Amino acid sequence: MPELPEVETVRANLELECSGRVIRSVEVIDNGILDGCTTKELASFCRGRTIRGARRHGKQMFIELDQGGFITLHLGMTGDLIFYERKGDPDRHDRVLFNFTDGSRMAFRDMRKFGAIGYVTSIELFIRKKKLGPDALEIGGQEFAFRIGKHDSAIKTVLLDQKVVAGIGNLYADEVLYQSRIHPMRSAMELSAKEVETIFKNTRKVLLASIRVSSNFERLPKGFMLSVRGPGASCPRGNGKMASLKVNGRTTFYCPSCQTI
DNA sequence: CTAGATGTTAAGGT
DNA sequence: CACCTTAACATCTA
Repeated sequence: MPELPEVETVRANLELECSGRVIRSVEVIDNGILDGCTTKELASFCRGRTIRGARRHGKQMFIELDQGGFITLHLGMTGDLIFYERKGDPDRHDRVLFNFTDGSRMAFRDMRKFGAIGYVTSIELFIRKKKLGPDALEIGGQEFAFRIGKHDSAIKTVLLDQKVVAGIGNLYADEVLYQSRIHPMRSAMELSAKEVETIFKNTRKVLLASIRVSSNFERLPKGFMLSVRGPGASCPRGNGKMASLKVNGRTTFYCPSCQTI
């Protein structure tokens, strides 16, 4: 589920479904995903409070409650929010349930349990504590170039570093570099100003395009590689077979013909 | 049975 | 200090 566009879709949906609902109780089925608080603390923080909306910073989500305060939510690799109009048996992978006073509820579902839920009183404090960089869609071109250019490692590694820019994950890093025709192993520091600007523009283009289609890769514009990304894929520009390698320990797909060193 | 999967973080080495 | 690789987390699927 989770890179910036997916989180944005979950956020928007949460806002639609839950704004105005009042939390009656919180059930923590698996406390392994709690981040910095106990079940009791989370439950008493949430009890009786109304959901006002939801915000996002990179892949991190914040559910805004009335009277200040936020539930923090990270989807990890497989996290998602599920809405139940009526109570029923939770799914096997539902880890936390938020029960609302009107009888509906929301589940945090996370098969692999890499997600995290907690609460804070200040988003800024949370971001500082986690050392997250600016959100990939909020940051400006100047700041982007400044931050990227400080690192002497592979451009893909730098794009994936949430402390540099927050929100780009493995799949979108590949797409951004493919759109930019830049090899993932190029040194970030040695890229020209023009190349960095291209990456900046394509970061926006790719993330916004994916948000527009709710991360349904099949519906992405022609020329995107995400819908075919995988072993044996062909370059959407018709330049032959895509190749793969490991960067930063992550599988990386690129077109050796479009993206030269 | 094995390898790998959209994320984050710690640990050890250069 | 900056960077790299590896492992770990937990679970499912190809």
